Amino acid sequence: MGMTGRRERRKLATRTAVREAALRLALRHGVENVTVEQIAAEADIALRTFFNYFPGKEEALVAAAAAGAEALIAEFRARPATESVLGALREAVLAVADRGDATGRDYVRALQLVRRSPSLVPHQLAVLAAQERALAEAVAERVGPGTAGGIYPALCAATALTALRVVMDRWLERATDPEQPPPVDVLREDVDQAIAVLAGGLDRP
Amino acid sequence: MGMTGRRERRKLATRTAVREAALRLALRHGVENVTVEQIAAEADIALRTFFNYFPGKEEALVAAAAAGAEALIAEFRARPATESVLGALREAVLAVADRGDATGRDYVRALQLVRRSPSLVPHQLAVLAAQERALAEAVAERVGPGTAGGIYPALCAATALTALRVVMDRWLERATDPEQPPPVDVLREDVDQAIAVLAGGLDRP
DNA sequence: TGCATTCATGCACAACGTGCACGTTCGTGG
DNA sequence: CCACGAACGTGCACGTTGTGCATGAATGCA
Repeated sequence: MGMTGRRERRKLATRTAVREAALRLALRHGVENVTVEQIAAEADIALRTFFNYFPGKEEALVAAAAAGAEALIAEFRARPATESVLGALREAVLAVADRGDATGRDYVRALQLVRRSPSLVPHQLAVLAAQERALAEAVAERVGPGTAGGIYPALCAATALTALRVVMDRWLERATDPEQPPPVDVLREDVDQAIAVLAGGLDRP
Repeated sequence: MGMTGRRERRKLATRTAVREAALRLALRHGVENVTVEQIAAEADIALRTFFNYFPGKEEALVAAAAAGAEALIAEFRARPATESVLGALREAVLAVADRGDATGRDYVRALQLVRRSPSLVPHQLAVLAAQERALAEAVAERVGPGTAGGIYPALCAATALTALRVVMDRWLERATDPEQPPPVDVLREDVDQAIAVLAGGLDRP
């Protein structure tokens, strides 16, 4: 399956090269002013080859966000079973946002790019929707098989990721310098506040 | 502003004609096998004119869903202030789904179409994101100005619409006949269950 | 080394989307 | 009533997007 041949490594390298090239060009010139041909040239591949890796420009741009979301779910799965669902989610979020990893940095950069270009919002949300199923599965495993056919896993995964999106959006909105994101402490505060609302009951008289 | 001249009426009529033509053709031949040219022909307008009404094929298709979402928010605003936030939302959902209106029927039809064609998901979610802001504003008005800058209105609107999406998805999944949606009673049951989870607290040990 | 698979690329083509110009229709004030 | 300006529908040209097909090269395997 995940064999580490030369081919697999080259493919993965090309894929990340395309992703980074797209992100770099979009941040410099704006999403609308970048063509697929430019991205292909920056990544040093043929125009036709680009479409072997991504269905379109937007997908390449939100690929970084997708990688971040996958990392988030992996962290969530790794949390001990003693933590509650929302508690584990809290730690997973902060762990991904905190690490100075290249994945984490490009994750935040991609989210900033999406914020500034509304045409990317749909694709960003599509990525989130795709991750909902994976998170729902992880939640079902965590709370036990009793809730397999129930609505809770899907509902919890969907609402939690949505809440996370709202929180991240507010977090990036606070940025004074559009280049640098606000400190992680602010994010922790908002995450805790949102989780408190969800855990305490969403309804209001 | 909303003057009812002949021009305005003709524009609106053409717009709905295009929307219905697109929905009809997509339901019959599949989304991927329908071109903008065919839609324009079905609606009896020039190809160029189509783009004066919609930016693309997908937007025309999800326009029905957008109309349904707007109707939902209008119903929510019309609910008496004595009801709680989630309670008012429950009544609004059932009111829209229940009425045999052409708007309601095309709403459900459009959602079914989106379910079967993943390429529409991003555009459907874009519509949802646009309605989030409107619903957040309505929620802020309902719970009072005290929570204006807080996270609650945005969080509540986003999670509520997401939960509604999950519920509607499960509802349409239950359809034995892919043409006819399940009865509204089943929807009511799922809506109540989802609202109970959100109101009682989302966390689980 | 020989063979099959996979990949990158070029080419052709359909479809998408937009700017521009032109004629027509509608609303409005004289 | 009618003349004028604004909005609209349409055709045309052009750049961009995305895909199917053929081909040669690189790769992994026996």
